[in-house]
Amino acid sequence: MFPEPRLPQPETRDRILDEAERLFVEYGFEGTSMRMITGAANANLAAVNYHFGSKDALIQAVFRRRLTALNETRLAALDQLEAEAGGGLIKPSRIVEAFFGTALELAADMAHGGNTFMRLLSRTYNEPNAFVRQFLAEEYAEVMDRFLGALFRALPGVPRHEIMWRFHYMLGAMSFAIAGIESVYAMAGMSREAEDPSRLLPRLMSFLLGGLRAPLPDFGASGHD
Amino acid sequence: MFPEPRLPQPETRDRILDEAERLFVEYGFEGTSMRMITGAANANLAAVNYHFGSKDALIQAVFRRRLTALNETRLAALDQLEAEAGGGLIKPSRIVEAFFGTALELAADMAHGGNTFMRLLSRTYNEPNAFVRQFLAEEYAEVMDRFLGALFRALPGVPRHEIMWRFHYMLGAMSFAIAGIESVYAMAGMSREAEDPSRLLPRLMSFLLGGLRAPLPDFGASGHD
DNA sequence: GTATGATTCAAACAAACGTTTGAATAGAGA
DNA sequence: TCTCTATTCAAACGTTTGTTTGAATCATAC
Repeated sequence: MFPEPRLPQPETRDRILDEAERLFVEYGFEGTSMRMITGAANANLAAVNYHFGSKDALIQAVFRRRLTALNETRLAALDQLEAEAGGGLIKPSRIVEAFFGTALELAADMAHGGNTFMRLLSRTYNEPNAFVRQFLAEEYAEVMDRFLGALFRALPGVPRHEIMWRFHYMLGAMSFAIAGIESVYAMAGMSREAEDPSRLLPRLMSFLLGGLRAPLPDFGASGHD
Repeated sequence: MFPEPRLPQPETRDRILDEAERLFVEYGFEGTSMRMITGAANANLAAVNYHFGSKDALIQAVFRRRLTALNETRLAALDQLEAEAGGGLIKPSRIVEAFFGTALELAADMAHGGNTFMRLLSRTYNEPNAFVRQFLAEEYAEVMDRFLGALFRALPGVPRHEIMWRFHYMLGAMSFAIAGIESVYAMAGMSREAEDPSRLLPRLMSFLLGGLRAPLPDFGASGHD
């Protein structure tokens, strides 16, 4: 395929990844052209195809660079929870915290691009592009499997359907929390003051746990599941 | 600008709107070309520019066709709530229901494209395209102002910051609820069985209210706002 | 120095994009 | 029948897209 560099590669590859990440957040995948990326990275237009092969491969590389580590951290946190419980019940709030806490920690990192990446990741859950959707589903498969399974075991009386939906809702709330509040609110009341990132986690977490603990919905008469 | 038709226009214009709406959901704005739209609508390539002026104007028309009515319904529901209360306190759950209930009713309409439109609208909250963002913010300005104001009055002890954030989280949960659950879950456990749309509302609502009523977060020492 | 392989570069590629044009068609009013 | 206006149509417009090419440049190994 590509010859592997014998020395710790020049920084071109990383500059491209950084700028692509930043531009993808601002303009989306299709709204960001190769020329915008290579221009911002002070690289030649052909550099992306040389280092990554194609634009799609670059998108994958942007995600893999940080998503793999994030999901490994999540799995490690869950491993520890289960080890501490030693077969006993785990508090659902701990599981939720293991999943969303790690993500929000990364989102709070303004210095090394963690915040930029999490904004990108949050917007991408609902990405229409079929290629990106499938790639993300594969990257998430194991983590989803493990965390949903843990929640099922931690909430033995609750229908799995309901747990999955509520986890899905929590993902949506987190996605919007990270994307920020300026999107639709043209209100004067909402100042543009920089939010303290350390407040993001406790604020979101209390909402998530409130939703998770809410009484199950009453569907009326019927009752399958 | 454009000469107004003297007769109840031929259906071309509406066919274009329908197909554009459907394709925008599936492929996004930039991923949907004029040729895809006019091809699906059995219209000539120039028809979009003739009837709407430009692709951007078509996007606006797709939203305006249904969003205006939705937001008017929301405002009417809030009007009625406030009239019934007659200056007294309104239960926050009623306000939340007035906002999200109307949206989920439209999302439950599978026959006349309401579901398609709500899926599109949900994905568009986080749209990177600057033009679409600003258009949506303007369309939402009044509704946000009214509903947030109502919530402020209904929750006099709660900091406005927190209310806005929780409303934002609720928007995220609704967005994901409407987008569906198949996005990231490659799990075998989640069957593809058609969900009963009537269950969507009570399921989401109990989650939203649980989150809204959750105890306020504890930020530790400091305490501005 | 000379050879070797990795990287950069300017230039060009075909394909797809949104938009415009001017003629053809249709239908209603006089 | 003739006229006028709304709509449709095929064709082309100029840009921009992602990708490819082949030579130039650079750094290391011998």
